[in-house]
Amino acid sequence: MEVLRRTNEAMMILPRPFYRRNTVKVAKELLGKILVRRLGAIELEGVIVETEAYRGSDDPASHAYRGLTRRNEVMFGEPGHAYIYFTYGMHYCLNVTAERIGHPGAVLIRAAQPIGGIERMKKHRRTDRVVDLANGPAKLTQAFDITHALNGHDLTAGQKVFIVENREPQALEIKSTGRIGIVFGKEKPWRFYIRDNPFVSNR
DNA sequence: CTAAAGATGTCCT
DNA sequence: GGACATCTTTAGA
Repeated sequence: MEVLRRTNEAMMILPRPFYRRNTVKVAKELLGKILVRRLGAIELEGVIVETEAYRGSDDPASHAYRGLTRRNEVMFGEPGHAYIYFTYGMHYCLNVTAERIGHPGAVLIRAAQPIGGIERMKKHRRTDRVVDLANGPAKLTQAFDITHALNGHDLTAGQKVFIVENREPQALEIKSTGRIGIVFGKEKPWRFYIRDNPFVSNR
């Protein structure tokens, strides 16, 4: 039973070529996919409902704008890995890398609709309100227990964190706006979210 | 070496 | 709508 489940899952894990494309396209197409965090025997799952694309020297809002540093090196590496950074002295944010090796790109996962392991997420977040579990980039990492320890993790390996196709794909109405919480590059419409979805961040 | 800002969340008024 | 928590990274002296 368990073996079968994992086999099916393995076939649905988003493959490397999905990520080896234009970051903006990857950001858009990640909407509706399912983020999975395996914690021992249990799995936390959520439908990705909000993302933002960050690129390189053409994107002043990106950590990679001024080139390679120790913090952003994952953004320059193989697509399909987790880029996790620590900010404001207390929060982690999860990105997935895109583009070819040597070309920086990352998609910030800003919000998810919890569909599995919800009781565990409530403990992590210290709230019972499901809409507040992962409706923001740092809330999401808290709900899914994602920290700096997972920086660089291969998201195509089906281990601690990965992303799978939606078993029940639906036609999504996608909206785009400027990105949130940045100073430069506000004019680029690189934030994407599912229209009318109540699990999108409020700001 | 020092300083300032930061891809945020929470609590307060 | 605004203060503030809290600390790493980066830029600049």
